[in-house]
Amino acid sequence: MIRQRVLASLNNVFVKYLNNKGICDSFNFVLEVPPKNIDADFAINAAMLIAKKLKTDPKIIAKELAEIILKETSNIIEKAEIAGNGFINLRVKNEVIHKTLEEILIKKNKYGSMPEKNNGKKILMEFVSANPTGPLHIGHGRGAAIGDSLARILKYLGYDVTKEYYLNDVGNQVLVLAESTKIRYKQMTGREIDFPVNHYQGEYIIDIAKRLFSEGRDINEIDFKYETMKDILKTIKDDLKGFAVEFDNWFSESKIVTVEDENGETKVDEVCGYLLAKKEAYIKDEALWLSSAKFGDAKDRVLRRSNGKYTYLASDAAYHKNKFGRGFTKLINLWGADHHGYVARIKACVEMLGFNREALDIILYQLVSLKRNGQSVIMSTRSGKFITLKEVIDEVGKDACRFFFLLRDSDSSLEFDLELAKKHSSENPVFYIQYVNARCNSIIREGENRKDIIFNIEAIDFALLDTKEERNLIKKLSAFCDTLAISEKTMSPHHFTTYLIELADIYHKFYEKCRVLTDNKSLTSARLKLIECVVIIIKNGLDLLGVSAPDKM
RNA sequence: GCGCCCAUAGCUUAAUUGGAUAGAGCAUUUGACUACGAAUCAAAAGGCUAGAGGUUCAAGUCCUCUUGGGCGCGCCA
Repeated sequence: MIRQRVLASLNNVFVKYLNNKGICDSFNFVLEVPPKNIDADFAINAAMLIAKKLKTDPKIIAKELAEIILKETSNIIEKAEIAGNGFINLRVKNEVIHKTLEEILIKKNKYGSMPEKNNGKKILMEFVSANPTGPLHIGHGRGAAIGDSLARILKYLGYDVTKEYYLNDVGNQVLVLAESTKIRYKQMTGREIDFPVNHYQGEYIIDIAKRLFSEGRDINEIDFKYETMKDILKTIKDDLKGFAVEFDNWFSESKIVTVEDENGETKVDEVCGYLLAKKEAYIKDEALWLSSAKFGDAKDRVLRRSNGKYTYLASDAAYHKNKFGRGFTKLINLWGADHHGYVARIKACVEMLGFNREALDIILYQLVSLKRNGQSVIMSTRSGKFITLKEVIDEVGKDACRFFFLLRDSDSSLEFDLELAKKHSSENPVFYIQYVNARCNSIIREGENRKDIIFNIEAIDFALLDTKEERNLIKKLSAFCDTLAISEKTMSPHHFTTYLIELADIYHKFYEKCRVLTDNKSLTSARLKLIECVVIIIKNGLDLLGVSAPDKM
């Protein structure tokens, strides 16, 4: 938490300085990492920001600030130098750097977590929510990886996160699905029936029909909808489990659409009635329209068709009302970018139902395209031509697969080249990181054979860790907290993949330069503690990504 | 036609959300295993951040336009 500590102390200094100048504005000072050739830990841009406000020369401000910083924060900062352009380069005292190690050793797998900061604020994270009409494909895999990792990060930061899968188990698609199984079943009994092109062509439908056929029940007694959904749901749950993703809650759309209360009303009836009564919806051409255009949508939308049937939007409105009704103060929806046109209307719904639209956060991730033998594969559930998540996991492994999905910012589209993923499986960055963990543990095992090692943290002389490599490594360990902060701010877990790769890189540099097990008892003990910290941070980081960290490889 | 997203080294990409000389990995070239794991390290080479304007002390990042790509525009879900 080096950065946080420095920033907090500097803030006090700057506020005091500004008050003396008669300014009460607050500034967002940025602690930058200086360029490589400058021997400093941080660079701060305060002088430029203040100079702009005062309309004076930043160098004069910088000079004054540097003097005050040295005087007021001498317990933390030992050097404050002015760069030509107005940056102030800061060097942090070694004691502050070394303090990080004690914090990590004490807090272990809770290092950087701040339960008091967010105080159990209730978040509902809805993701994957793939239609239960077939197995998950790799696009769902990306959503699953991002959603699950983000949930882990937010939990780490003290939020009370519930992971939910919204199950679209009503509507025409489910009927077609049941019909698909039934036709396959009939074909199995030897009847000559053509399989309709608009039905689900996938192999998995045949498997379900096979199972039903082998049970030898009468065709009229079989509930094809129930049986098909049961098998597909099991497949989905198993696939997710193999991907280290487990949901807290599976929310069925039928609860909203078909379950009636004592007055014979469903939740959708209720919500639409409410909107109509509040004049947020109106009847036109016998259909019920939502006045969503007034709330940021491109146009008004139909909630109930003239044939009396509700649209998907109506049930989704009811679903979101239900979410808020369960006490969640923040809703996060993770959608594939092909649903982006839907964002404005659901936000409008939320606002019209009397909730804060900012409380609904919709994260879009760009689609995954697939390449096989240099050619793009077009995916469609109904045609049955898609690469399933399970296939990819079986090919490249769970850890590499999750890491791969999390390498990129969700705003960028991801091309998944199967050959490349397979070919590079042994060179994948995830192995590079796991290797650090294995190496460290190997040294720790070796160290356990020695009788002279100091274990008590208070008795360790961390000041002995004074090489450039050690200092850089400790600073990087501390940056775990910065990575948490930026991940929370941007609602994106991909910063951790980058962070861990950089950490592994810095560790290897340390490893080459500094031997851990030496004749020097004090130094050996201190360095053993240092790599113990590396193990803790690597494990914490990989755990947030849902990637395992084996002690031996 | 309208809307959303993207464009960074040969390839895959990062950049603490507006900060200093844009970082990595793969591939290429060169060097390093008789001490803790060579799945590693050291070094070289590779960039007008698609293009043109603008805002700013400061732009890969913000604004406008252009080009190229992905996606979406139903009383479907």
